[in-house]
Amino acid sequence: MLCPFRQACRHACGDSALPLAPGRLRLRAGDVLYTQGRPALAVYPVRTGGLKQVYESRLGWRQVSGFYQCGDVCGLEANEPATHNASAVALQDTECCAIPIEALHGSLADPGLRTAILANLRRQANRQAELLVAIGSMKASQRLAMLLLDLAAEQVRRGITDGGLTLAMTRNDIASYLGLTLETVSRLLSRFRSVGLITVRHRKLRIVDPDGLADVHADPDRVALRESVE
Amino acid sequence: MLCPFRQACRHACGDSALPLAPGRLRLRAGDVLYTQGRPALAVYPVRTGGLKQVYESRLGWRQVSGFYQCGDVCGLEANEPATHNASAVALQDTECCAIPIEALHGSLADPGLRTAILANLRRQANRQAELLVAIGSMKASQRLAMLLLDLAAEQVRRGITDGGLTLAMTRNDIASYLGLTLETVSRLLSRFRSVGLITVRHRKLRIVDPDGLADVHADPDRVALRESVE
DNA sequence: CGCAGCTTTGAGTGTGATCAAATACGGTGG
DNA sequence: CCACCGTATTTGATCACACTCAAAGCTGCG
Repeated sequence: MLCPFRQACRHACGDSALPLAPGRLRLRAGDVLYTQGRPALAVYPVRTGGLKQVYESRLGWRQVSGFYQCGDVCGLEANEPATHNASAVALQDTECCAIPIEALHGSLADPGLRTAILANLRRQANRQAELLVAIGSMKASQRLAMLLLDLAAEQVRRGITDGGLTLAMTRNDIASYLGLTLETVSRLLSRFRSVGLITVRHRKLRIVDPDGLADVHADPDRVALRESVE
Repeated sequence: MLCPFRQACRHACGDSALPLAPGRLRLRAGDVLYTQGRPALAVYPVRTGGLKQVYESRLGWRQVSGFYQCGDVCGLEANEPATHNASAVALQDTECCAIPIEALHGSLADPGLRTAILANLRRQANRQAELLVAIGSMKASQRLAMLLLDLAAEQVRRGITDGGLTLAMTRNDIASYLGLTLETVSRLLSRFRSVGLITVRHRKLRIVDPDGLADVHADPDRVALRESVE
């Protein structure tokens, strides 16, 4: 059995983001911000765009383990001795800052920055744990509903509340993240649409019925119920 | 659909381990060392026995997210503001130390202790990531083989190399940890035994063919192959 | 315009969940 | 010491969910 995450990572000329350039970094879709196993030299707050975190296991199985958007800080997953234990790959045109870790140690004195960093760390840890439970014991429809609600909550956190969002990632990325196949994700999105929970067209998605999605997240049979009602 | 992890946690008179007793703590099977959501007051290196880490998601789904044995440090999963984001429950009679976090900050000056703590952190983070990939995209037999190899490696790390190990956790705990059902775990153990990879009797387990297990970890079809060969 | 990658949809299959029952074990009290 | 009970484990039969294989459509880019 091959690794189900089939998408090859396009490494842009080594690590395209030369790590120590001060200030902003500009990435294009597919560019690698940093690579698992390499020394961690900086952390990267995201200004615009989006990235995926990709973990590669000892046996070479790759899986998307997180998504980064504006306001998230990439590179915090590194552990001592300072080595990244996941890679970050841009999903679209992306800009981020680079804060060298020496500078980071100083910045942590600033209470505002510190709480921001810690909040990021906690959010990522919680998401990781929730993801584990989701993949470990929830049905496919529940997992997808969870992701959509998470993405929507992110939007709200940064002030956009109209329920419309643009998926930066492919179906394959979503599938890998949720421990599913891309076909299943595609089918479920269609099903959610057909029962009136969302509208989707390619990467444009709108959550029509957040409460309904929350119901599905809590109990996957709700989708079937809605189907018969509709 | 109910939470598939059906086992109730027996809370021993609140948090039975009064957190600030200096030195050793003594727990019996089922006792709760600390509870998710409560303030993190200390970290707990394990001296003898074993514990499980249990995470409860926002919707109340419980899942075993790790196992602690002698040499592991419980409580490091806490994040600022200092709150445990998982619970720890003893699997058997267990002794551990309690290092209050104020004392911890001092101890980190000691290079030996610091590297020990950091090594623990890294090991736990890696295991978490490997587990995510395993649950997300590996077959049941691969996941179980992975766990058995991990447990065996732990034994080796502490000097016992005869391949015999005692499972402190129930089949249900294993199943929850691997994102399976207890029936599947039981069946797989029987299958592994019938093809000569291991011997099992209740909690006593011996790895007969480590290379064979590694093969199964890499490719689940190997079990079937061995079946026909045998 | 043509190609490559992403997405959708369909049909069939298999793994692991579910439901169910029998057995073995460990602790407790008579 | 033995009988008993609750819990853990094993094993069987059946079924559904999600995977696999396959083909066609859509999109964007060169």
